[in-house]
Amino acid sequence: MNSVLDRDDQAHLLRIGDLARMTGKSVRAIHLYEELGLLTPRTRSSGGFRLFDPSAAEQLRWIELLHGLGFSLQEMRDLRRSWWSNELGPEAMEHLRELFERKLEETRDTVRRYQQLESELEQGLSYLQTCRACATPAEVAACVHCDQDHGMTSRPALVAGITSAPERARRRSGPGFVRIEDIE
Amino acid sequence: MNSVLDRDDQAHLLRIGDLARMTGKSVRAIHLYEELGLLTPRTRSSGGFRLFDPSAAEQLRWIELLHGLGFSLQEMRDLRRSWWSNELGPEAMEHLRELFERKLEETRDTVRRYQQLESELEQGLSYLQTCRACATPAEVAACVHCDQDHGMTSRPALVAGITSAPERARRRSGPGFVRIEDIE
DNA sequence: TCACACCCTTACGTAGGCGTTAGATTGCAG
DNA sequence: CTGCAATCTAACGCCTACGTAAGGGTGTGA
Repeated sequence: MNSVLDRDDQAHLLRIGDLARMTGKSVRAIHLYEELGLLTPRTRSSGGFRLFDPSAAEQLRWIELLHGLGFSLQEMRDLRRSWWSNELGPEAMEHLRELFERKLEETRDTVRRYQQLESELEQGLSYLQTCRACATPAEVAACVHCDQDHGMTSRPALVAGITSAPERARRRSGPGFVRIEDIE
Repeated sequence: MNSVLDRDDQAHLLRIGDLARMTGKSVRAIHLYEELGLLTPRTRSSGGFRLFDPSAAEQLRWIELLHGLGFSLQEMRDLRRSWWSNELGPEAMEHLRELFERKLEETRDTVRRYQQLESELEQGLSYLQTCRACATPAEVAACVHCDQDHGMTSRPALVAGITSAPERARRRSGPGFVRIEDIE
């Protein structure tokens, strides 16, 4: 029952709670975005209430977008700052272009990394799949201690880390030792 | 059964600093992993120095891998715990399988999201590219306030969010520009 | 005019993953 | 034996993106 401030031009402005409900953000979050300069209320009511114009919702969605894509609020602020800072013309854009290009490379890297992890996971699953088919040897008592290689050359990295023994239950590691001097 | 150390064995064990250098982790990080039960030194020197066997490096790489997958250290610990806790056989594995499958989906999602970012960035760059070709209108003073659409239907989302005005420098609805004096 | 939801500012809390002293040993080369 | 780097434990610091009061005004339908 608020937000109907039909006084002259304030009619179409939103209070922070309205904005919050519209965007699914919390009031606190919006405050924070403002502190960081990502969003500014168009004005305040005489009593000090923030009044936003509706485009603020789009701005919030932009923030959400970038946040979902791994930008920090700081980065967003820097982005905007660099754009608005100096009254440079084409240079501001050049700056932005460079930033975008860096981010693009980073992003491509990230994609590659995640694709690799995808494949790690697939290998892990495929390994565990072979375990399923394994006739559980009662003598060994549990898959957990299974020594079979199930036809795979070795345990995939993901599985190996989990099954590497904790505490002092470590199994004697296979061949060879390494000297400290040999490593570097 | 296994595991009683003779003196010679200690020659092949690593001190924490060696391990750190090998893996690029900090000493502090390794301490932390130990606190969380993700890694255990095989033994200690008589003076209390941690002595790891070289496979610890693999374990550290595993941690790194999962970290990159978005696992928290807690989750890793839980993973290992659930694996070693009950001597359940196939069930432990089933559990793990499910976990991997969930993570796999998540990862594919992540890949998609980043690919979307990639394309957003490309669009942004392409938009800014058109700016480059723009004969800078001297009257407007700066690209920053440029109103041209440069042949694109609209500003890409990334650019739009950045260029939406900060502070009280917002543009009025409709066409028109902002004076530099109005900014700041 | 009152009730009552909203909103204001200020400021401390949280969780994850370490960084960073700090003061006290330990290990090893010389 | 000395010296110096490496380690030890313990504990506080930091950053992010808010959550969550606390204490006190604001807006407005009844």
